[in-house]
Amino acid sequence: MNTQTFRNWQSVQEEVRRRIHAREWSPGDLIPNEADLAVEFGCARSTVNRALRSLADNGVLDRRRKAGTRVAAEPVAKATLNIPVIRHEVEDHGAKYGYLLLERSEVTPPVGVSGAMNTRATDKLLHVRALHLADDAPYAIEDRWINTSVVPDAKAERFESVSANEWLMKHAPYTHGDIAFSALQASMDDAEILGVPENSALFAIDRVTWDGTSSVTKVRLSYAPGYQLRTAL
Amino acid sequence: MNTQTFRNWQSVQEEVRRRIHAREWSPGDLIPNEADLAVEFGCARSTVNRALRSLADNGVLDRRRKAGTRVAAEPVAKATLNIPVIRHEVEDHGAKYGYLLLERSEVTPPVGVSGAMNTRATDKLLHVRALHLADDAPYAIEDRWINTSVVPDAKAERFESVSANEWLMKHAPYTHGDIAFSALQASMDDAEILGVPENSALFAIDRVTWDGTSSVTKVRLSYAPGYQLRTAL
DNA sequence: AATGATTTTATGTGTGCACATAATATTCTG
DNA sequence: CAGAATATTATGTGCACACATAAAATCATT
Repeated sequence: MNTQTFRNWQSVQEEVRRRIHAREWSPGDLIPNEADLAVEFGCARSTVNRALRSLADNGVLDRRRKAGTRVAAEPVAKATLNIPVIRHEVEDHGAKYGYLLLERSEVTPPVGVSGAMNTRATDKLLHVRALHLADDAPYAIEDRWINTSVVPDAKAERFESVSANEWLMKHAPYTHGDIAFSALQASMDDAEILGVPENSALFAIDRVTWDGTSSVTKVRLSYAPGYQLRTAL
Repeated sequence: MNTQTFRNWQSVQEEVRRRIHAREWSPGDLIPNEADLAVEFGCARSTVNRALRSLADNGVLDRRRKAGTRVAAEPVAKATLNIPVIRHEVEDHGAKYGYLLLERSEVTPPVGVSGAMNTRATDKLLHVRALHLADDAPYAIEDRWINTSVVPDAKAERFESVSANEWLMKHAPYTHGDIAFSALQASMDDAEILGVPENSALFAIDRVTWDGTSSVTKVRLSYAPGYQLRTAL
């Protein structure tokens, strides 16, 4: 085993990956500590630290102070999804983007919505429904509730030419959110809008965003059949 | 604006986030360079670098050498999903995990499969279908193809008590993969196995993993209705 | 004015060192 | 011997410095 030197953190990372892949270090195994690896690799401990920290971020290693670093027993597959603005998603596919406002109203929402958004059941919210199109074909339905007490400017926006999807990105900062992916059957209404048979399987994304403790908006995007969300692992 | 000092990179990151959130730095804006920020924050440049690099990783900032650092014009929502082993997913929900092998055979796959896995159309692959259960109720159907020329040991495994899902994690290292999420309608067969009406909307995960240039396995997981994949943003 | 060479500049990274922190291991004490 | 106090140890982080690298800006040349 020649003791070649590794000059940068990427090459150290590569070498560690190689050893794990070659089962020189098996899942669950404790690997040498940073100082020892630094000596072996002929580089500074900080360089090893950078490489190992990055691998830990990717779920390849488990690290704990004092306990040491071990190969993740279960390399939980981590997939990082980019959820783009729909217009860009469509345009990136080389299609012409279209937008159609279906409904805009200020109403008291169903309890499911006020519950998820943690607003008072009697509070009115802005409800916006719209259709996104790709090359004039229905692409996705956006069904959105906006908390106007957090985003008062939304009351003045008609959402006739700009989708709430994009408008909110510019006007409503948020601190965190949660997102869920699921499959659901097209309601009669959805089916008609998308021009598909009732009960077609639709891919749906539900998202709620928050600014501190106040919900900003809740949206469900229901995609026309055939949609796939893909990424590398 | 009092010039308080920020001692660690997390607090620097927080401050930068705060400024972006408060629109002191708007999307698209160029922010001061690392050296200037280091002076302003009263810390070393490396500390600022650490904070900004981390924010860039999270898609909050765009950085380019010489060009400088700017607030991401479009904070593409990045969702990191953990795709766990199904058994753990079930057990984490507090349910009893069950497993049932449906089929195991060595056959020449449909061209769609050999195409996706980049194997010769005439090559036989190991085909394994199984049902995962939660509290004795159908949870997900696993339909898998295994490249036995890459994982020869799989030929000796019956997959009667251990799912391919778990067995492969231990025995088949991979270098990369791709994954796609979609909604699909339950086939007659799927519907029967899951005990749901035909054409029910099923959430599906398709994954192909590779070891270098050879495909290791291709799997489709079709989840019983009601399944949601969720994460924070 | 177009083209190519050169300088400048902001980020990227490596090193050596110090100390902080968390978690384990060991010793002390009743 | 149980439980508390203490030492040890591996990772986590900060700092000052240096040099590398990419890309923009400028300058020189035709």
